[in-house]
Amino acid sequence: MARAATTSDAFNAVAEPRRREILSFLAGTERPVGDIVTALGLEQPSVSKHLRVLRDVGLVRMRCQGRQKLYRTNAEAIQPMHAWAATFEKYWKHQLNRVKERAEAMARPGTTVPGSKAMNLKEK
Amino acid sequence: MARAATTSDAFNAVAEPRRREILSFLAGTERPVGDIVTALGLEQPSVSKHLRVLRDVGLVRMRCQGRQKLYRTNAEAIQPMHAWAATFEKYWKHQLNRVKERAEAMARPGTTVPGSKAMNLKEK
DNA sequence: TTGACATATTCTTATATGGGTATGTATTGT
DNA sequence: ACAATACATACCCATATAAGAATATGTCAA
Repeated sequence: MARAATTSDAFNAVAEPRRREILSFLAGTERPVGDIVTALGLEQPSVSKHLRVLRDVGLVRMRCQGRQKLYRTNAEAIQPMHAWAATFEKYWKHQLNRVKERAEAMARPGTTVPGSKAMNLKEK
Repeated sequence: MARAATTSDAFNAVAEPRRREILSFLAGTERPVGDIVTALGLEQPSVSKHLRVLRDVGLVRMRCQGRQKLYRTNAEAIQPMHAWAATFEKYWKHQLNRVKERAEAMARPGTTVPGSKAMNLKEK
């Protein structure tokens, strides 16, 4: 089996750096395709294809205005990714606290730092 | 050019659902490969390969203990994704507020709801 | 050393991708 | 009607998978 389609979900769609750039560029505004082309310096067909993927997973919305199409990001579609990543927030905060505590202990001579030297670090 | 390597960054590594499952399973703990295999019901070589990718991008750490290798997630490597997604937080909150405000206006008869009917909605 | 157990690596293969180029389609201006 | 503009799509191609099977590496135990 090959890799999952880029259109299978937001995670796959956003894996491509250019698509993240497009989303960031469109954040909070609405722009025609041409603006994206000049802003990101990509070929127009390339931008259209990326927009197609983003549209398929609901990360952008499109509206026709005369001969141009206005795109904007649908921020709500990004929320699940944010939520998933937030699941790990407490752990990286733990890690940062450990680093911080150790640094403070280092500055307090005569104190044994847990996890240093030959201590058996089992991480809780 | 083909799709970026899964090992190119956290975004690409995490695009694969199984790898997200592995990270979630390992969140906050440390487990040998065998545990992941039985927990997720995957083939052992498959798990090893996914772990290789996760390790290459720093999403998991490994430690040898006898004949087994203990893996744990390195939550800090997920933080950039969280930060990127957080960039859009204000926008999806805006959207939710708009929905909420409109709902409240509906419950308040005699009030014109912006964006409804023939109003020219330019979304600011 | 031999065997059992725990992981990792190396094939193979079907499939999807992203860039580039060319072309199609709808809309506007003259 | 015709030309120009703004996008979208079609096609080609080099490349990167991910799963499965087979095999290799490494460690412990008798």
